[in-house]
Parts: sequence; structure tokens; C-alpha cells
Amino acid sequence: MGIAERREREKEQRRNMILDAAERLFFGKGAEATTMDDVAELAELSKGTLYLYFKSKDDILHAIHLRGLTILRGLFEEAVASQQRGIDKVRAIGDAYYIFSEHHADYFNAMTYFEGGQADLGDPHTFAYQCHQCSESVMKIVADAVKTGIADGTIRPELDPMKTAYLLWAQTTGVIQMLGRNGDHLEQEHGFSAEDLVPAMFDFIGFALANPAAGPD
Amino acid sequence: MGIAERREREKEQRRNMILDAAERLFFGKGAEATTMDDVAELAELSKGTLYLYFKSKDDILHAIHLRGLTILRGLFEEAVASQQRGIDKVRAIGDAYYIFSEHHADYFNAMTYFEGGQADLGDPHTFAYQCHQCSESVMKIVADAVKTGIADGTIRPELDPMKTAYLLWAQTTGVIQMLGRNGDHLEQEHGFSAEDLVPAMFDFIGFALANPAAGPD
DNA sequence: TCCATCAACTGACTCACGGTCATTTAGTCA
DNA sequence: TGACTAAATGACCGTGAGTCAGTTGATGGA
Repeated sequence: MGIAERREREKEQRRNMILDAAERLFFGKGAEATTMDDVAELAELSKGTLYLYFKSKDDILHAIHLRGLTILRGLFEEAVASQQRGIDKVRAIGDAYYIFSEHHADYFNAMTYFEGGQADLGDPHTFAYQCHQCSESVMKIVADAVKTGIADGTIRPELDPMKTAYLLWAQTTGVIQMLGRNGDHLEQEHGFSAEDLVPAMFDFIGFALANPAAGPD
Repeated sequence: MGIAERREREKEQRRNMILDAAERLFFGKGAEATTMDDVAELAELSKGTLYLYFKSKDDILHAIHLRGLTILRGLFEEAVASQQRGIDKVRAIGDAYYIFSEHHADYFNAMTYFEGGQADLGDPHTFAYQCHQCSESVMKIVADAVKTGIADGTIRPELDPMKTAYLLWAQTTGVIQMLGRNGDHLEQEHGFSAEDLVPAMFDFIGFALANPAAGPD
């Protein structure tokens, strides 16, 4: 009876073991430098087997991306629940993002990996599609926080919530991405670090969102 | 006498012809989908010859990136010269960036191509190094504009010019990059386009920079 | 005019890697 | 026990970046 279910469970477990192996390698020496043979060896499987569980190397990367997004969504949900005023919710989301960028730096980099690669919407079974869905739901959390802020008067009413959510997301991602690439250089050339820049960015965003008609913080 | 100089000139010309060919292909069907053999064929050279002029495919991409940066720097210099007040200079830079993103969309994408690839500082002969130098000089233009704005009271004095320059750059790049990836999706899913979002972002930045102690715009 | 030199150029080759598929292994059930 | 099928294998393929031993042709001296 339960055989099909057990098989399903085992399949899921194996998929996760492959992901664990891939993660260790990708996070250790970079996704680019890791071959599918490397992953297969660490996972103690043949390369062919990997392709029974994932469509491609990119699919694995998307699966890891999805893990990161899922963690992030959880943090965002907590952040939103922890505050009352809309502007504070957005700020808390920002802080959560920052914490995520420190505690899960590897996921950040994985989430950054995809160059200009268009994810093909088509097949809902790819992890790329699930990533898309998940990041859409993350955007919704941010947009709702902005909406709350507009309703309670703490955020400028002329802002469009969804547009603002995407702006915040893209801006923040851009900064984090830049830090990953140039962080070391910035530190030794200009004397400021990621730990300086990210909070500065959030202050920045606070200024852009705050409704001047509202009372002080 | 002039032979060495002529050789030098011809070498530069040939390098540019290779770049022209590479650009046409990269811009036409994407850098990823273009092979070095494609470039060689269009340039009417053998593949081996390409490697006499460029260290690698990435080196060619960096050279194209450099072309884009050079154009951009010119636009930024004009923008800065066209305004008196610091805040207006920054705004003009933003507009110039936007114009660049429309009129030279291909360069934008090329500039975006580099995933998380650390440019090796080491060799000053690589185009990656020159790109780094050039974007450093672009940052300096932005930082100087911010500095001017702080001096004339139009920009919040507590901002660090260089830090702010990098923030503006990274945020803007993040937004443009996101638009390149998700632009179509945003349009048909949420009903707003790149043409809506980019100006919105600049307004955003205006709010974050403006010195409330200064008079109205 | 002829030859030595050397930079520019060539293209067949290597090698690494993502992805495939015919075949083998092992678990399940009548 | 044998038939059936899902899971796994690893030799193999195609592609594309990068290499290098050899060729070409302009230059400049004798």
C-alpha cells in the first residue's frame, strides 16, 4: 500500500542529498568551478543519476536558490509580524534581509549567480519556475507592508506598493551583488565595508519612503 | 622609422575590427550563444588569431564593457557640466544613465553579463583591469557631484560622497538588471514597464539625497 | 635581387564538461 | 521462481574554449 508513498519519500530524500552535496561544492569552490562529476562523486552516485533528479546543472542551482528564497520568505514573514506600522514593517524586512545576507551569505551568492538567464516560464516542474513563484510571494510580502504603511500614513501615499516592492528588492539586490564583487576592493581602496554600506542603504530607503506628513519616528 | 608605429596602429585597428564583429554577434544573439569560431568567421580571421589580440572570450567581453563605460563616462561628464547645484548634477547623471540604458541597451546588457566573476586585479594589461579603472573614474564623477551638493547645501551633509556614489551606482544597476530579466513579466503581470520604473527610482533617490534644510527645488 | 629574420596568422588538435542512453541492478509481486 | 519495472550506471557524444607547431609574407641588409 504505502510503497508508492515510501518511494516518493525516498526520492525526495535522495534529491535533498544531491542538493546537500551540490551545495557544499558550490559554496566551497563556486558553482562555475564545480562539475557535475564532482557533484556525482560527493553524492556517491553516477552522473547519469543526477539527471534523473534534476533537469540540468542550472536546475540544481535554481533548487538551491529556492532553498535560499524559502528561508528568506520565512524571515520576511517574521519581520512583518513583529511590527505594527507599515514603515516599521518595511524597515524590519530590510533588517531581515541584512541578517540573511550575513548568516546565509552562500545562499545570497547562489541567488546572484543567474546572469541574464531568462527563466523559461513554461514548465511548472522546473525549479526555475518554483523560484519565480516563490520570489513573487516574497514580493507580495513587501508590497503588503508598503500598502499597510500607506494606509496608516507612515509611507508616502503616492507610491505604488508593488512597484515600490520591486524597486526595493532590485536596489537591495544590486547593492549586495556589488558588495560581493567589489567588497574587498572597497574596503582597502576607500575604507568602507559591507557592514557600513548596507545600513546606509536602508537609511537611504527610509528617507525615500517616509511620509513627511506623518509624525517623527 | 614609422614602421613600428604603423604596426601598432594596424594592431589597434585589427583589435577594433574583432571587437566590432564580436559586438554584432554578442548583441545579436547573446554572448553565451556566440562561439569564438563565430567571431573568427565574421572577423574573417582564424580563431587562433583572436587569441593574439585577446586573452580570452571574457577579455573580449570586458573590452566591450569598456566601450560602454567610456560612452557612459562621457555622458556623465556632460551631465555634470550642464548643472550648477550638486543635487541637480546627480539628477542629471541619473537622467544620463537612463538615456544610456535606452540608447545603448546592448552595452548595458554587456555590462551586466559578468555574474559573480571576480576580476583579477593583477595584470593591468587585461581589459578587466581597464574596466575596473574606468568604472572607478565614473564613480569619482558621481562622488564629486555629491560632494558639490553637500558643499552647496542641496544634499544632506551627513552623507559620505564616495559611499553614496557606490550606493547610487549599485542600486541603479540592480534595478536595470532586474528589468532586463523580469521586464516583460512585470509588464504583463503587474502592468508597469521599465519606462515607469526607472523614473520612479530616480524620484526615490532624489528623496533620499535631498537636504531638508535647503529651499524647495 | 636574394636571403635571413620575425611578427602575423593559421587551423587541426586537445581537453574539459554538460548532457544522453543502452544496459545492468535490485526491489516487488503474482 | 520468474516477470515486470523503477532506479542507477558509466561509457559515450557534441560542443566550444583555448593551444601550438607550422606557414606566410613583409622588411631590411648584403
